[in-house]
Amino acid sequence: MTEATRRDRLRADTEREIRQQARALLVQHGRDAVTLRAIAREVGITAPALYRYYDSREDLLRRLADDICGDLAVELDAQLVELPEDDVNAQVFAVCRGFRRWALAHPQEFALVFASADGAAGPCEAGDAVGDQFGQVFLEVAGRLIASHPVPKQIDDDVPEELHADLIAFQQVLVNAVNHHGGAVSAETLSLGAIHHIVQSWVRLYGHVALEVFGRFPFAVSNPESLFDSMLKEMISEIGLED
Amino acid sequence: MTEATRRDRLRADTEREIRQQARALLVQHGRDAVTLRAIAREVGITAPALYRYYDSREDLLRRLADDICGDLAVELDAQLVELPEDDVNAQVFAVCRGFRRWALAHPQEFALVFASADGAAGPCEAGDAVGDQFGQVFLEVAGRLIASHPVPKQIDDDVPEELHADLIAFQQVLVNAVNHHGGAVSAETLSLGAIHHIVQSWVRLYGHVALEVFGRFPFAVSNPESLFDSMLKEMISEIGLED
DNA sequence: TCAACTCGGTGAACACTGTTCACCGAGCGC
DNA sequence: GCGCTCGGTGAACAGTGTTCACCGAGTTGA
Repeated sequence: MTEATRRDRLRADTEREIRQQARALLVQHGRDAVTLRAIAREVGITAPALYRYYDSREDLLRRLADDICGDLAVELDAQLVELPEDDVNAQVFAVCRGFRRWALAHPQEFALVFASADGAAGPCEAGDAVGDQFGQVFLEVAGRLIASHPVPKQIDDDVPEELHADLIAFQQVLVNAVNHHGGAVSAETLSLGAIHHIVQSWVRLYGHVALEVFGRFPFAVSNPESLFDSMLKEMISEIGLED
Repeated sequence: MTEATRRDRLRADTEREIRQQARALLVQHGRDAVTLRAIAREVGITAPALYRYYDSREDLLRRLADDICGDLAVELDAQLVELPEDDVNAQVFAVCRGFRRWALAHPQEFALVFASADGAAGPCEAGDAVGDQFGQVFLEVAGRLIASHPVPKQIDDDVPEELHADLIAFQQVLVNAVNHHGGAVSAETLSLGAIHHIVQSWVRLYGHVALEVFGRFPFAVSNPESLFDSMLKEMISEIGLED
């Protein structure tokens, strides 16, 4: 089965350990501490050897960010499968709360993935700019939410013309995300107004989490969880989900 | 008048030029390019001399961030004074649009000030965590908005009990900010529900701007300005400002 | 006025960084 | 078994933040 040669296995092992140690350094001492020599020291090799695996430190950090996205997706997915399939409300809460909890527990990783200006997988790669795997989980829940809870057509009127093209593109992304995970939604069930609401929800979710992680609220928030939950409640009720 | 000794003036000049050159390096080549030797080279001195002005590179960057906040505040203020005093709606638009425009034009500075995980002036310094001066402008407009447009008491009910203490504290900050700039508001006119809305607005404003600067929208936004404006419109109408 | 002192600036040094290079030797395909 | 691939090495280079002893101009007090 493992048709890989011995050398291939060793290489895979080493690569895994490199990322693992790099991750540990990031978590414990921040981005600047993720230094080639430090990684090499932990792995038990020398710094130049790392260039057999990555083009540069920047390349290593980029792939590390992908790993982090993947793990976040796995974590959120794990919380998701324990919930009743049809309780979309609970699913939304779980993903949003899980995202916040993860960000607060891993601020360095959050900063690397969601607040790096280098535009690694930036706006150029249109599809799912935030790193494949995490995007999938998030999009899937969002898509399922709307599919299972068709919103009144009326709110489509609020969506300005100039956004229609973009939102239709995003609509397709959502449909693909849901279908990819076994669901079955057609584009028609996802009204433009609803999609607009999803985007707005991402703005608010991200905004709150980033502000909390970076400590940039305009006053001392002694109870951020309440603030977050009240925002979530408002978000969800705006979409018209509370039944 | 200038009671300062000759040496003091020279020192002030040098310090100004240090920050100026550091700023130029940040803008043109990013945070990592703001290196002590590079700054020193531009200024015409040697790197160790910088330690006569700053404790460390980190200290320099922190004060640079303060400068940036100040300049942003000045810029927003300049746009503000050209507007009719009583047109709060236009003022809100101006500040929000100005903030976005500034962030897009100065992504490196935005990242340094609003997305650094080091928590420089972080949650510890309660009052105005985001750097004195910019906070002032933002808070002032926000406070004036609410003061001039008292919102119905009813929405207070939506604010969960656990947040009351925090919001009351923020209420005081807002009142101070407005009064500091010549306005006159009492705490009573600023209902808790309204304050909650202000916080939510900051979450959305920051969320959109950061997502756009960092390219972390879940799809390619070809017309981000429209998206931003539609969010602004929704935000403002929620507060009940559109007359 | 002159000595004493403060303080901005210097060059050398230290330990570190990312990165490149020639080289070596084990694993591999033929 | 020959030759090649490829992971790993140590040395080297330019550059980093930071510390240190030192110097000399500016300031201050007697």
